[in-house]
Amino acid sequence: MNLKQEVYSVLEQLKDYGDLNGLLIESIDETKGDYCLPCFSLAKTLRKAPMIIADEIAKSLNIDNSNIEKVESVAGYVNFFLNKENVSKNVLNNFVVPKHNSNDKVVCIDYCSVNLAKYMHIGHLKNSFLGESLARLFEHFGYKVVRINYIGDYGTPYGKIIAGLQMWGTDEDVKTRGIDALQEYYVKFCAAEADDENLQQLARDLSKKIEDKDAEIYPIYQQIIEVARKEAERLLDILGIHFDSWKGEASYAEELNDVVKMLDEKGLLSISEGATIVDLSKFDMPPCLVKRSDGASIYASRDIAAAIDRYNTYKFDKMLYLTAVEQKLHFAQFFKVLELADMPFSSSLEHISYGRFSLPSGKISSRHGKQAVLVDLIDYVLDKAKDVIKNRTFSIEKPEDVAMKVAKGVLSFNAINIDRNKDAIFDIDRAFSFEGETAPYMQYTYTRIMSILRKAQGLELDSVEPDYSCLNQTQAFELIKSCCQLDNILSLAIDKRDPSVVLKYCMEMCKTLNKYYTVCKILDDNMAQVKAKLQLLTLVKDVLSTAFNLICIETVEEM
RNA sequence: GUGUCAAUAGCUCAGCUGGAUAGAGCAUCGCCCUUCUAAGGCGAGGGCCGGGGGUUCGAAUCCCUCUUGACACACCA
Repeated sequence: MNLKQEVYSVLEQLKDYGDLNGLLIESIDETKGDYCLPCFSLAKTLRKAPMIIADEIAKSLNIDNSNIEKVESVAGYVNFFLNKENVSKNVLNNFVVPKHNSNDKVVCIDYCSVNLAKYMHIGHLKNSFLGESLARLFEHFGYKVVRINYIGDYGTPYGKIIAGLQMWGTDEDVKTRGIDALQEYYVKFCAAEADDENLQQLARDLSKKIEDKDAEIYPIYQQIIEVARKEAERLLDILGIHFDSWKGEASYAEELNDVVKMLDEKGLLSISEGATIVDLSKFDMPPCLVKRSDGASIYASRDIAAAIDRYNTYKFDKMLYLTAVEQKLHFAQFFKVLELADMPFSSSLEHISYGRFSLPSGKISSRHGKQAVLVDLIDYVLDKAKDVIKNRTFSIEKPEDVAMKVAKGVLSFNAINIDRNKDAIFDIDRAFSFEGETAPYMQYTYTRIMSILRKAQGLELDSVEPDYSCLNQTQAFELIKSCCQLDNILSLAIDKRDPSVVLKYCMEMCKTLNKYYTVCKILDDNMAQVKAKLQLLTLVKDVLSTAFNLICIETVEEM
């Protein structure tokens, strides 16, 4: 039920005021009604004072809609008051959480982009949850979503790891310590090569051997990739994120010549400073490099190859790339190149960028040194959740389960929480707090609903006629209105490509609920009212569980 | 230097497709568990919404300009 539309429907009878559509806004507080129409912009065309216009509108309106109780004119505003009881009754009997039918459109989302040569870190946390949440939002609206983890499995880092492995490591060590062993070789080698040209050359030679699929080196590379990928999959599995494709950069190595050839045939290429480029000066952009001066490939050509491949494979209607903001120009460039090459899908490509996390210096201690490594973040927050649960005053059936769900919620919350575009400070103490506006707060609110619903199970309410008048109470009606907003909020989130919209919506609802409990007892002696209140809680529960899921926060029955 | 994004309470952030008195959480101080989960609720203090212009009946919100910061600007991705 669209409540704003109800008010519009009443306004439609006004013919002399022009199009009032779009002027209607939500009232600032309940004393000013639920919606209001500011009349100031009408003053000029009507040559009348806003107050007079508001008076006239309020008087002339014939309210023939049972959802609207009254209309008032105050200081140039026409305030509309909903009939709370009727609206509550309508909403609770008719509103269902919307499920959209399949729309036969395919959206590819390229996110996470784990670099297998490095530990996953705080940046991946943001990327992965933002991407996953967007994926779920698109699915909610009926799209077929293809989740793509375009892994970094190409380039000199692997030469360095192999060099390190050969110098200091053993196969046995890799087998037992896995990713930790590989990272150790990498870090140690990077330090060693800093002022050693021989070692730098060694790393280059080894990467070349990987590219040439050298009989001795290539299997080692494959083994390294296997180990690193398993670890990435393990961590993403913990977070509840699963990909349809793990096709990485390396898999496009052979198609690069075709890409360059295609661009050449379209007459787009030129040579500059020895490198092969597409000149984009007409579009106020620096040139897009498709081949280095030494003839080697570069990321732009790999991205072009990948885009073409994905279109051929999935016939996508949209292809979204999620990366940190510093790659903005790169995406603008290769999108433009694909447009100039007349690729039919070029206008379906979209880069979604996000601001970076910065760390308060020295705050994050880690067994991996001074970076916010994902494994450590997961361990840390999980331990903390277990600790809090241990100290609860009542017993919880599956404490491990709950701790895990709380931990995941905290991680997702921190990834999605802040406006996508903003740089944000990741302070572990603040981020992993379980009090105030946090994911545990939201989950806690949900458990309180469940607790009440469980308690209400024994009540005989089947023959009871619900009394909706008790929902006139401020917070109760606020909840009714919020539930109606769900689809608008989800649409806004998907339009802005920003799940934080959903998160804020959930938070507001949770705050209202927590207030509601303290001012109004749900299970009292008036069964007619209890029935109405339980209907409200059930609806809120459904709305929250839908919205939570879309922002990767799991619901819990008790905590 | 050019471009992009940002600047709101002590801290971290909402609000930004213009509307009635600028919000929240944290921190500080003071209350509330014999009452459906205190991971909760209530209250207090705390603001030239970076500066300056402009548009408008009305600007934190739109435009211009300056300052500060982050990022990008050819062989890393």
